Amino acid sequence: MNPNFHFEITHTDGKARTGILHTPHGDVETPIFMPVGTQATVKFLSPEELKEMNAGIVLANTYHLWLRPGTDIVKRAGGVHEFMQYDRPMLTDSGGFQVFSFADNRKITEEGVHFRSHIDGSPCFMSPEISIEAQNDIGADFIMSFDECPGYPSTREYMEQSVERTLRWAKRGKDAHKNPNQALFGIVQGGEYEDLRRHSARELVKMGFDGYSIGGTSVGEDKPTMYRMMDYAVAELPEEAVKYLMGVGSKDAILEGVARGIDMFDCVLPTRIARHGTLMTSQGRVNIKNAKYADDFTPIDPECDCYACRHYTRAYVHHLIKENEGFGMRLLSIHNLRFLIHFMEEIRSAIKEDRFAEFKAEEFRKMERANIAHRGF
RNA sequence: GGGGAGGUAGCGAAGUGGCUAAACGCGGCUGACUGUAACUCAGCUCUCUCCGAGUUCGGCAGUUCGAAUCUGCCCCUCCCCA
Repeated sequence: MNPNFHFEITHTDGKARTGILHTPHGDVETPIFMPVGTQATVKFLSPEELKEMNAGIVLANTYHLWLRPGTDIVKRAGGVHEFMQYDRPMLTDSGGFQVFSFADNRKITEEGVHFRSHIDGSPCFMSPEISIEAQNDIGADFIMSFDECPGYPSTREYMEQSVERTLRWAKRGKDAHKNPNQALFGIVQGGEYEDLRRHSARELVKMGFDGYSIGGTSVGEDKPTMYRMMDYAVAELPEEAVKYLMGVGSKDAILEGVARGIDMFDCVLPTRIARHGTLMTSQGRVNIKNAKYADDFTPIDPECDCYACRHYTRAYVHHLIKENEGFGMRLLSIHNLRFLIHFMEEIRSAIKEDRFAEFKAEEFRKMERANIAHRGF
């Protein structure tokens, strides 16, 4: 186990729990939602803005930084924290998800993945060792095993061999990991197959990681299936281990995750839909581009305390987004992230007060009323 | 006054006898987005009693089986020279 990293569970309420992640860049409370900053920046936002919204861990992506500017540059800059001037904890994804999203032009072998750069089409090769070494150079507090994230649905035969390969890759990555200041997570795969999920989790636990991620969710499956995937994985993971549900950022899935003992969530959803003009609000989803907001001089979300809601009207943001102004994307990104971060604060309070089940039920009722229950955000 | 160019759907702009309600772009409207190839993508955008029909391509009158496309006249715009 890593001496520079410690997960402390502070309170439990059923399977839901609050905790503190102690890292070389300070402590953060869990359950936590982590904004995604793929290219060492949360698109349109400054580190100051992230801090003001009470962001904790921020993600960056190994694949992207490896291609540009090159992980050697990040290393020479003094690591990603110094490079992007964010002094709170960070996490890098391994590039495994890109293996999934580049499905059209990649070739998976035992050694690793051959694919073409999305920038210039040049041939690239990523392996567990290369990914871990790159992540060591980037220097985030949390790093991920290089995994394959199969799409949904995948045949059982495919998933069986994929899970085995990802387990072998996890072992190779663990052996390659050299930086004691970085917590390395194993990633549970296995699709919707219970025995494969359980097997994947069990084998990772045997290898012993600093934390465990649940991958292969939100890749096309329906919600009940996603929740079953969580159930299968969590069933084989130690109670005390920190658990991370990768790529999930809708309210319903976060609530279901927390209810199962998940501690960490990340998602591009709030920032992406913000750039595209959609707001998550206490009243449900708002597409600010709609003509009806052109003369709506009320706050973005009357119940929100974010910078955008404190200062600007829907009419103004409507105008900015219609005009494709960066400031509009920034304001909406600030709002959506703060909305989810605040949501996590409420979840933590509910857990600490032993009323998470009621909180969760009420949140689902609210989603029903806002007519977003079918989507979850 | 002389010479030249041109008027196509909200705007710009293709089309120069049938396959054209009319390419494409913009604008407009709506939707999507879950470990970010995503300031992206998709649909709709003449009218209606809208799974079928009706009116269109400056105007009017013609030629033709058939015209936004050809002919005549008229109206309007822009450019150059006086």
